[in-house]
Amino acid sequence: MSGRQSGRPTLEQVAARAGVGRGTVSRVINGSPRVSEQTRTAVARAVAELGYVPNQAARALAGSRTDAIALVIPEAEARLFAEPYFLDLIRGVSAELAEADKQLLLTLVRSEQERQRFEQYLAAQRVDGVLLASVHGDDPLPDRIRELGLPVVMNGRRSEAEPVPYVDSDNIGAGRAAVAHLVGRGRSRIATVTGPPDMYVARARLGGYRAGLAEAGLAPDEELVSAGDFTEEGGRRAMRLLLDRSPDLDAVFAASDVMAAGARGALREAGRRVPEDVALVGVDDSPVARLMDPPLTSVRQPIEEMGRTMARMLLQHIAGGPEDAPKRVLPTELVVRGSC
Amino acid sequence: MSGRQSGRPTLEQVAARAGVGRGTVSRVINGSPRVSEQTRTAVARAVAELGYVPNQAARALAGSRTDAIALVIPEAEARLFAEPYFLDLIRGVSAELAEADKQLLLTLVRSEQERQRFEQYLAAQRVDGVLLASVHGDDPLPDRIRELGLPVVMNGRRSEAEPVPYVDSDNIGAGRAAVAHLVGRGRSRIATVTGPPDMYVARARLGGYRAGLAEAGLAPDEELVSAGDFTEEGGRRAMRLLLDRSPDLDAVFAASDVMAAGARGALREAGRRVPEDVALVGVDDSPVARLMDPPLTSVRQPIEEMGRTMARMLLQHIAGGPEDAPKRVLPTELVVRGSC
DNA sequence: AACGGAGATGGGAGCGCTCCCACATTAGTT
DNA sequence: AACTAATGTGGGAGCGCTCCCATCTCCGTT
Repeated sequence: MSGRQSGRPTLEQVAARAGVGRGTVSRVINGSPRVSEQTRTAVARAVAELGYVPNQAARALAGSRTDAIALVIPEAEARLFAEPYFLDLIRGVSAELAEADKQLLLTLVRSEQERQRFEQYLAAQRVDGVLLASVHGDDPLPDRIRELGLPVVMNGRRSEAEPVPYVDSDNIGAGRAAVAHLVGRGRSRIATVTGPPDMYVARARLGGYRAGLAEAGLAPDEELVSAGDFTEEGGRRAMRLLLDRSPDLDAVFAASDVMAAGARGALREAGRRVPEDVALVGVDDSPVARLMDPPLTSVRQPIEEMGRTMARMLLQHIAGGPEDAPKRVLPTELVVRGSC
Repeated sequence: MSGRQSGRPTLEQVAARAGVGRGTVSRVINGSPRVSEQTRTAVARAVAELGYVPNQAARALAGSRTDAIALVIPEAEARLFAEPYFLDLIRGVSAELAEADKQLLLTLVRSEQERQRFEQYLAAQRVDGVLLASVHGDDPLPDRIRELGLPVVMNGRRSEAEPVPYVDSDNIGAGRAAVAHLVGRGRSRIATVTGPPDMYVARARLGGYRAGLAEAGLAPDEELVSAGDFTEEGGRRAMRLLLDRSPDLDAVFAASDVMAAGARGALREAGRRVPEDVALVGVDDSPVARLMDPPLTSVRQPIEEMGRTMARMLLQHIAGGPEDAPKRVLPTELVVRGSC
């Protein structure tokens, strides 16, 4: 059996075969309730016999919806973040979209020029909505998309008071949990390597760290805070600085596993043992954490779940649903390993 | 009743504004040469003034091409492979597609059911071509897609004699380079941890290992070959077996970094030092390699470049171009670090 | 001066759907 | 028995483009 490739069946042909009108077939295809059971089965059989699949372009043109969603990832970030982050996110989004029979359009944006091209795509009405990953504090894209009248959901937020719908993880809780754990292990000179202060996620984790100290009755000490940039090298530098300023520190909360790896290198250079001399906690629970020596205690984010949630929120919004909450913060979880 | 695009301008409106016919505007938009310079600028101005962007659905329907490409990744593999692999691949594909102004449709396939659904999408003529990542030896998808009349390019191949166009890295060369390097360091009892024998990539790397031994005048010894499954735990088990069978081995070529990490663990358990007692080489040059202690010597694959090449080949094929070579094998490169 | 042809241009004819209105039927009501 | 809902159903009217053919110019030729 060879497929008549040029002759893909059309709605019209299905209708003829089933002995009904075009409208009726359309109703069956789209699951309208206003069709008799008998007709429905007749049409279903014709569809099966002809191997009919609705033409997406025609559908989009006539119905003005594409059944596709764009996921935008800034290329610069893709390199920065713990690598598996985006794959996990994609996995979650993809799973949720597949269930809803939607397509995923992935866009890596690597330059201003490409950002503009992307806006053109949006204007060309290729997608029904947009998912935005790791948006910067000054990124105009979310607002631009809204101006185009397209639904958006972001991963993370640009500031405390983010107007655009988002899904974030509990970064404050992450910092608090890390500090609480270190305190529980008897540490009291707890330092932190933060992310770049212009990123909300970095500020939030730092805020959690401070809250954790306060809850434990420990006095905050700005000497124990040093900024990295979410890279390994940045973590190393920040750690050197901390050791220099506060040789008596006995624990470090690094705002990412990758920075923790850098910090671990600096500690080794300085002859400090982990965890005997200095306990270490990271964030992300990435594969890197498991492979470190000793394995790194880390705060896990539910990345895949964030992806799913984002997709779900967006689809709900598109469907004009109740949009029960434009903002969602998912819990994080401490994974204890040998580093403290 | 969501985002009603109020008045997106149409071709017709642009034509009216420029004082020309529909056909002429279409010609300008599509860069046809049969338009006078004067008319061209007039139309270009009208387009700019109205902020016109062609409607993609209408284009696809009328012109029967979508300007979109699907990239298919089997979900099971996504977890298995060194994590950054697929992100790098996506990056390459995305970069190339962006240059050609094509869209990337990403599909993670996680079940038989989803595979079938994907075939439906293809039949719905949503894409102009398909890119297939990490195809199994018995995967029917490549042939099914060809039956649908869609161009395909795969990443890797299912066997030595792969009929479908593909881009692969030089896995045989990878094995040879690793062995040659180890021999150059004075090792002579060189073992290998392979991938699952039913995967071509595993067999190719093993073949390269054997070729490398032969070129160095070393006798092959089946006791020195043990199969893993590309997981860390698999690497650990295979290494234990090797140590058990051949305690005198002085080097190991692991067919992936992740397995090398497992092997490293087994070596540590057995009290063997790396590189003093046993030298270690992996494949992938993943971040894991850099973070290991000591850092792992590894054979780098040009993953992003593979992605670009795949996309380029596919686009060429779609354009009906000269399709200069349906198969492409890109070179690998040894990255020397402390593990040997 | 008449003619052929190349280059530009306009616009009809779809592409395969969804929307929606008109038109049956059939059932329910007085 | 006449009348009003529901409930199903058919098919016209587009959606915004690309294709392609008929036209119209404007030359160079004979």
